[in-house]
Amino acid sequence: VDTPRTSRGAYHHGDLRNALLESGLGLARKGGPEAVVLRAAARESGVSPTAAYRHFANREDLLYAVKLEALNRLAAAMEAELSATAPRREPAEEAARRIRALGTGYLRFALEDPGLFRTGFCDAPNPAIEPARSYSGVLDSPPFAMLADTLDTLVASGVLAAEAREYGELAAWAVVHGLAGILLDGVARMLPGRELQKIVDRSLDLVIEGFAGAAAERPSARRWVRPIWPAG
Amino acid sequence: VDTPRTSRGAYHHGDLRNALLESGLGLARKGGPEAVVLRAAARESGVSPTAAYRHFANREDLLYAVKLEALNRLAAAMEAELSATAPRREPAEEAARRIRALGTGYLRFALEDPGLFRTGFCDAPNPAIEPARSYSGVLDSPPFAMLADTLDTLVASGVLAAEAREYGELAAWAVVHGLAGILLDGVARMLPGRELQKIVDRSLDLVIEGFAGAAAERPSARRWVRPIWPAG
DNA sequence: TGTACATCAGTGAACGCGCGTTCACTGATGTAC
DNA sequence: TGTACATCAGTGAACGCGCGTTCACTGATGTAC
Repeated sequence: VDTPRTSRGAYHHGDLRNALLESGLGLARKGGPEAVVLRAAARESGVSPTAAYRHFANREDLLYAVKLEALNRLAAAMEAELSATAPRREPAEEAARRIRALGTGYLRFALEDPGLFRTGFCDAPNPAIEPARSYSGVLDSPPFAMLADTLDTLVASGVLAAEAREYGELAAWAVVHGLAGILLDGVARMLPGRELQKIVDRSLDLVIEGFAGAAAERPSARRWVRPIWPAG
Repeated sequence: VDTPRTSRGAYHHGDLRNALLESGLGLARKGGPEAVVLRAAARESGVSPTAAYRHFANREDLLYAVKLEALNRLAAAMEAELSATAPRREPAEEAARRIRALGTGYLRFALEDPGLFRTGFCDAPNPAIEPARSYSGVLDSPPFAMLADTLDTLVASGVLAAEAREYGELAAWAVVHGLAGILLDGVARMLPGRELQKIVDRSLDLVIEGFAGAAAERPSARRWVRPIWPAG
């Protein structure tokens, strides 16, 4: 982002909103969502704290903007992973490759930029929407949309059974999201890369295996355990 | 926890450490890990801020204690779920039931007590251990041990293939941990219980299916995607 | 059984910190005429 | 082309907040003799 600051004199920054956002991203990278605070963002942008209020209503407003950008970058990382390897000719293989690539991109991003990743899933509500309807961007975030699109494609090409499709993106997401949380919560510091890769591989196998097996009819174990939300 | 405060006069509390811990749990319940602060815990225990330092070295020390207790309660919830339904005679069915019950207990706890759940997985390092070795209690926490024990039993009784066992507890944990995160991040507020139960059921199917399918030999999709930690 | 005294577990005031946010303001910019 | 003026985008000082933490202290407790 270029800042025409010098050319415009010191008083009018020229692109302060962007500068604050960029500073906010830096803060998130270093310290996660808690670290995204107005005063520090203003300081790093070389501006008085008050100036920030010309561009963001309050601290939460800035945090939300940073969060959205974090989710966009996460989606970009997934996209990049998808095009980093060649497609497979065989549709079932391509299905496996895509799911794997998306998961890998997700995890790579989380591990490379934990602070930004955590900020993408922080609680900052959309200030433009009444709180009750603001669902923090998970269900309508770009990464989620990518996963859903991929599964749709797989169903359309006949690789994925329709029964396996339902809620599949949530289940698959849960695996990589949970794995990211676990790895970041210290496991990644404790184990060597060789082991970590095995854990990732194993977990992604679980997703693919889970999709492949969904068509099979088995005695449902669901009835043997109490539901969290009882029917009716 | 009984507090012999009145019987001992106001000056000496008698069980302040416990009272502070209890207050800390209440704070965590209401506001998550950020809300666990010394001054508030002292206030709620009816004591001056300074008094807390007789029992905890600093704020982080208290937070860590609350975190441990949170993980213990999570484990208790899983245990409760396991004994809430009758065991199945058929070993494979019992395997499915156990995995399902543990996951359900995990999720039920997370949904009923989000603040405490989040505190159980917050960053507070064990103050008694040098930071680099402190892995935040995931790998050696009671819930993790329960899952590992269950899988060991299943392998011993021949239901679970040894290949499926390796890292299985991490993969399975990832599913429910990630699902908890997603649900708490707004999805649980957005969807009706009927849908939520389907999502949970589907995700737990994925785990069981993933274990069942692990023994099958398939062309490994692993090579079609870049590893996060390259071999060598 | 009584008493001197160490120790334990609290008090209360104070410090510095960084934050969010508001106030009255001012310098720069652009536009109507 | 020049100028008055509205508007825009900043400044700087100040407020109140709650926190972590330290200091010198004091009231209660228990123990040695």
